[in-house]
Amino acid sequence: METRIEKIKQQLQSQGYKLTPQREATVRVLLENEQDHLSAEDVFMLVKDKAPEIGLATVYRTLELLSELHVLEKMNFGDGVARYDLRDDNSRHHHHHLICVQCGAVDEIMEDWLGPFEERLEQEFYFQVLDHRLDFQGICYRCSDRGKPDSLNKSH
Amino acid sequence: METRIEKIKQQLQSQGYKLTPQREATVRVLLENEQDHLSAEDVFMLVKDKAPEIGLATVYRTLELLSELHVLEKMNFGDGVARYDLRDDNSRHHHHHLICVQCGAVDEIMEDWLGPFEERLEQEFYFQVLDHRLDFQGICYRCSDRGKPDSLNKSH
DNA sequence: TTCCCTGCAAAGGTTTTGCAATTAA
DNA sequence: TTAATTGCAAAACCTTTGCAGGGAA
Repeated sequence: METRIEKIKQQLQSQGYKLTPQREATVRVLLENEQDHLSAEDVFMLVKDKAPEIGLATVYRTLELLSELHVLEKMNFGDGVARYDLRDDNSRHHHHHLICVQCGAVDEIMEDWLGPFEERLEQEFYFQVLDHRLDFQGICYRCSDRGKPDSLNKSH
Repeated sequence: METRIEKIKQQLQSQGYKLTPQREATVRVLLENEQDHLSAEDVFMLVKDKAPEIGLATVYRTLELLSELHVLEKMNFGDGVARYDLRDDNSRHHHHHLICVQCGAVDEIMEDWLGPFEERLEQEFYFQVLDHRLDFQGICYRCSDRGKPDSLNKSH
């Protein structure tokens, strides 16, 4: 945790930005809720416990800045608000998502299934892939009363 | 074209809705720009030629209604506006998209690459797949000065 | 000092809603 | 007839921006 904050601090400083108390509080909220795909409003509510004086605009600016630094992934699941996801700094692409249409849960699959297709895209479609996004909508294990599958614990 | 409108008319009527002139004009615009992923504003501009008196709210309401009937797919590519895509009524899932980060073009891949993964999801992740979404971001053939690949003409 | 950063309030852009009038079935 | 539908304007939302004050190097 601390080392991850330290790393983010360095990323900020290397671009001339500062890790202010507000930014640090925001990052901590994101780290503590890493699985959750929080919206800006969600982050704002949570970060107010740590830094009650913070303004919503600051949260938006921080999330925007961290997205530009590729610390975060800004995402849109179609419910009208942007959501943010901490990025594994070693993985080139984002995770795949399992979105439950019943309870709204979003689980992540940490494997990358798309490598072979990206090769095909370059060769057959003349398309140079920089990133991808793969989401599945359906019914999650909670809503069909099955235990948590091992597969979802693999990488976290 | 006419038979597709007739079919949509029947879908509407079976749920107690009417195919008004405004709705028909909107559907025609969507059919004529099937490859284009139009925003509500785009549709509004185009539909005004056919029905100049139409209001933007009516376009929004029509798009929302058609999405509920699964005639359209409401989609969000992250630029702050919803975009709409006619749905093949015989295909269970949406298309895959190639989104160019340079010129903004969105091409479609008509094949479904994900069947084998969906089986894995049900078995290993206890996730019952209803739909999916696969988008690639990168540089399209136009922006890298290559001809249009045959692969993009396959199914249309 | 100097530049970055903040909170607040105002503005921006997209989408939804209330309402009285109109219209398709 | 009558329930659905429309256009307009206002409202609701999420997000961004302008600005004056504050703070770290």
